[in-house]
Amino acid sequence: MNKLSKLVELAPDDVAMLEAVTARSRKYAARQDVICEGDRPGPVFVLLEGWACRYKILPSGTRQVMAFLMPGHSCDLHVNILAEMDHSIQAISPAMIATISRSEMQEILDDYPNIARAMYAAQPIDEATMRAWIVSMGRRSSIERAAYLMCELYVRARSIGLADDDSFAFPLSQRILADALGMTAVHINRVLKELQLRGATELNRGSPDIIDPIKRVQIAGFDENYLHRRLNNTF
Amino acid sequence: MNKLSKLVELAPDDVAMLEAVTARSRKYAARQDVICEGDRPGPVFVLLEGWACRYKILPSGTRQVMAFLMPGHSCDLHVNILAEMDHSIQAISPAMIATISRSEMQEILDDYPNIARAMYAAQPIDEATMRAWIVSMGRRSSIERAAYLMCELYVRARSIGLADDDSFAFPLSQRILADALGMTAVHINRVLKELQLRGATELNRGSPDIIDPIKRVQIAGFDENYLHRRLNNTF
DNA sequence: CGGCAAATTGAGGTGCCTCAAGCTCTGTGG
DNA sequence: CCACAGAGCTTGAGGCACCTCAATTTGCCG
Repeated sequence: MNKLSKLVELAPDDVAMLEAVTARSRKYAARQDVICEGDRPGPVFVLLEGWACRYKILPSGTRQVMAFLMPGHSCDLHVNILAEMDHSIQAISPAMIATISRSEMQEILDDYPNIARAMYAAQPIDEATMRAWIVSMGRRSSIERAAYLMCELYVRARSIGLADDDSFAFPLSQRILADALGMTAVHINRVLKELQLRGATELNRGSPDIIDPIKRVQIAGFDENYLHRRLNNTF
Repeated sequence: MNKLSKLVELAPDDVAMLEAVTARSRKYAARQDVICEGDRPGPVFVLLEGWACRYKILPSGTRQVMAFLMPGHSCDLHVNILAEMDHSIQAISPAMIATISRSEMQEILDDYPNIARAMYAAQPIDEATMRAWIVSMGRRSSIERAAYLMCELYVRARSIGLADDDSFAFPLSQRILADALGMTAVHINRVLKELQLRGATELNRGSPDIIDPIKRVQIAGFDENYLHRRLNNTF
């Protein structure tokens, strides 16, 4: 949370407030739903630890993941306007999540303009990420798409201190990668093998995985401007 | 604009303000760029008439459309946080677009809370649309995707009074449909033929086209909850 | 050690793409 | 009013990327 809020200068009492709110938090197991499609949106969630994802299951039974959430992300700041959730949110790894009631959140936004600004500042970034995701889904091959997603995740992980220069803990199963990239578990497997062959990534199965420097993965087509802009924390 | 702002009750002086700002506007030809990728974001744009789209061209030369904008939409309320545009915006049909300088916009948002609220209220809807778009791209067949997009556009057109109960002016060429749906112009053509065969849509080429009632297109897989919620203007 | 989820691997099919023509409008200038 | 150009739409044939089905292996956990 503090990490994300580097978007804006925070005063000491802003930080104090954040820490206070954040103290009340709950643990979620990997693969546990935080909120389900159809639920009436309740409080605002803030991810403190672990990864989560937004996903939707179609009538056909297939699943599509539309976003990965990392520590510092808050969910549905204002989704309350919609009558009910049009998708679900699920913890990927064991996660710690703070809960803030809607009224409380409103007070915070009113009384702490810095925090409000930071939260609104986070939004266009999420939107840009979604637009990039759409571009990937529409116009990139499966291998490019996979490499691109890894770059995206690497950059984000790094911006909140979860990644070194040349590797980072990658908690995504092939299954969830496939659901995020719009392909089959079978196929993502072959794609990963190919990426490994080309020396772009190095994944170790099962347990948390390692990915090589972005430079290599770039080969597979990450928008460098976008990347640099974000690594230089214009972000 | 007034149309979109049915999200929130507007007082008479809100409306007056909108009309004043809106008076200064400029005409764009079909296919003309409003702002290009790489540009430094300037003023805020508000679409008054006609359709526009956000798109991005990849190194490979293919294009992906990621959003359609309809009258009432404002572009990049706060993209200014990003250093430069990561995509372009282009008029699809001849369009009328108002321009509001960033400082002016800030004043409006500060002084007219109703308007500010309406603008922020519009955002989660756009986000939901993008999420739905991602789901389509990832997990729907080309024919479902096409039908889904048409439903989406129909609902939106209708919500701003641009569509009847059973038809609406559809200004999208097959080319742009293909770019939006992540497929080939050749293939969208065959898909449209198939939709026609199945009685789901009826398109007349070239000039503005007609689409049959959603009920039929639903056959191809539109989320009914989502639909109803929006038709019953929970939207 | 047994049970389960995830990862792998193979074989066969298909949806969508590519390439390549030909067609149909609309607009423009002679 | 006609010819011509250009953009968009159609149609066909062949190929590849990714899917489906199905089985096996691997690693994790109680």
